[in-house]
Amino acid sequence: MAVTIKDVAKVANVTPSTVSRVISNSPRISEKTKRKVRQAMEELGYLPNFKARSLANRSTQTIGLVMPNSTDKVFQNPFFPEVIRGISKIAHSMEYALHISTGETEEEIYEGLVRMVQSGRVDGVILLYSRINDNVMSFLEEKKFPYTIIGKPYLNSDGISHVDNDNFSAAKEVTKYLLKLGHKRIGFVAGSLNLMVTLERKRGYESALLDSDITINNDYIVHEEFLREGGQEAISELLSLKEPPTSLVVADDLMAFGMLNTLDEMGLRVPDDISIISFNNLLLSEVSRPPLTSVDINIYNLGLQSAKCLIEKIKQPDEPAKRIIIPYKVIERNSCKKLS
Amino acid sequence: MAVTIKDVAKVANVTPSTVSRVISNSPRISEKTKRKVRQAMEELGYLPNFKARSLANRSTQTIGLVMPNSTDKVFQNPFFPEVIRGISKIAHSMEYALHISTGETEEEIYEGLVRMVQSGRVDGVILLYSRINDNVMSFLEEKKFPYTIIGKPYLNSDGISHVDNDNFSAAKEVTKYLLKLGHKRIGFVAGSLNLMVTLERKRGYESALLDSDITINNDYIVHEEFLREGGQEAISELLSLKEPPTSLVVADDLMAFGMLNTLDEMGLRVPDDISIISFNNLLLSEVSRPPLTSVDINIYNLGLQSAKCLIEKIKQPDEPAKRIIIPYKVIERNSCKKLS
DNA sequence: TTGTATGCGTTATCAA
DNA sequence: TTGATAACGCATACAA
Repeated sequence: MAVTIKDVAKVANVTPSTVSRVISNSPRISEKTKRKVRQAMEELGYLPNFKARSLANRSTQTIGLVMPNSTDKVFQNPFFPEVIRGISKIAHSMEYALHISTGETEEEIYEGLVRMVQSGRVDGVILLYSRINDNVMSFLEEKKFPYTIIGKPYLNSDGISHVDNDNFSAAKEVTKYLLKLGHKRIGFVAGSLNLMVTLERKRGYESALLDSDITINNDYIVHEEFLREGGQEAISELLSLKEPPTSLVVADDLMAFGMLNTLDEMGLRVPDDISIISFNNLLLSEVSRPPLTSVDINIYNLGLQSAKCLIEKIKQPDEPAKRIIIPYKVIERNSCKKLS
Repeated sequence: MAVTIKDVAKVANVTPSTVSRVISNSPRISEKTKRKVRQAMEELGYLPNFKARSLANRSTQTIGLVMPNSTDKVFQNPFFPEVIRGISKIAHSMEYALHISTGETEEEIYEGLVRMVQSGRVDGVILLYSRINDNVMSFLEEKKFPYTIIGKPYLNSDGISHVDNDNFSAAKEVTKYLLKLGHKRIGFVAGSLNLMVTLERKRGYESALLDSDITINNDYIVHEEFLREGGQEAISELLSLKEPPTSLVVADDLMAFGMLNTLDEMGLRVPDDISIISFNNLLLSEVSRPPLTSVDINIYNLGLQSAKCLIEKIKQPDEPAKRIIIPYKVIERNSCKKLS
């Protein structure tokens, strides 16, 4: 059996309660006993038992992470390691641990979350995605359980603490960028329409076009998941139009990357035949051919802030919801070209 | 306060102990009371309190995951999401939760692990990497704490439960494959020499050469991390030799992918000017230009088996250590060419 | 088949 | 400034 608070008490010649007070560094204990007790702890290699502690404490010092469907392609996106890196940085410094929950279906994810919350495994939760009609969110909301969301909440975005980029503006900006380069036929390629990111970026794209009095052509908008087979068709279809787009706004580097391949197979060169601009600025966008012009959304910081925000929420549940917008930055590389 | 076992007991008109027995589905409780109790649980939406349960139980039903240095480039490798997907599949089905621990330095990782183990947060641990002289492993070993390792242990590999590929043979096989295509000047590109994977693959590479009476040329072996700036030089150096290699064994798709870019910049075409074969068979290798011939190491299964193995270990600590070798498979694509 | 009593390792309340 | 004692919510040995 591991060493307990009683053992320490015995060695230090005090009662367990005193040891407990030393652990929490209570000010009403003499420096002398503190030293004595600490030495005993050192000597025995004592570490407080987490289970007992959180039982008495009603706090677990752990944060739950809800990931999207693990069989989904987005799961493979380096976005997640990076955002977790940010979260973990803060968590670590605030002595919180990380508890991860995922599943193969939305049902599984939901049940996983419920168990994790109901059984008191975590003090708060970070949703690593935002989608519409998410029952995970409804549950948290109803339970009034502390949580933060990375992305823009579908509803009631003022009442829910979240960390996000201004994806609308970002998409609008890059679309304008293409317009300025002389492109008029601009396509939009993205993933699931259930995700708020997709919706926001699409809105931005459309808004830029409207501002330039260009009518939105639904043939130019593609929503396939197409890193694999399926999507290639959607893309080749897009490019086989009588008037194919001369440039594309792609909602993710990973997708953009898949496109490069598809385009290559079709004999189209980037940026000579077609320009591409994308999002996230993953390592990938740097080492691809050509290097991609991409919007850096500062993923690491997204994670950092979401953790900070959640921990504050846990400690002060009654504070009003916070919205934190992480600035983005367009990184110009060589995937866009002026239309002559 | 949430609903407890007492509430259920009251509603069902039994004592808490009876409820407890129903929870663990004890055979010595009548079907009738079981029904009665279960209905009460249902009614109240009761879920056992995790902290109390694991305190009384001395088990947490959670698995600790130790990741490598989060600032390291390998962290970005899609290997991790995929292996976690496998782990999580089993964990979920066996009612285990996942606890993740990482850090920015080896020191942090070590301390994180110690706390997680000592404070009793987890029942067992999976190391998601294997490197030489790992104090994390020494600690686990000394504590006789249940753990499994993904990769080959540096020492005492018979005494430590692990799940691995036969990386030696795999590397040997692909090197032979290149030899058979007529290549004699074959380079080897890999990451850190602290990682067992790297060492094993290198051994395989060398063994194949020796079998063909080709002397090992250290100029042909590169160990840089070179997805970013630094490494490109190492590569161009390699290719600027008087007698540059005509083909490369690259220890990871991500690296191979970075190479494609570097090579392109140098005006070298794959596979016409130089052949490349790599490992892991990530999505990436499929959508790169050209698609990469790569060794599928079945990452998902690696995760699956490691979790299975650990849970068995947790339940039967005295069983001898297991070694599980996951078969690999060479996936031929278009990055290798016969030397004419 | 069920109930009673006790313990799991802490923290917190109340005394001293 | 410290000690005794009762929670925290559940599991289990022992009784009945």
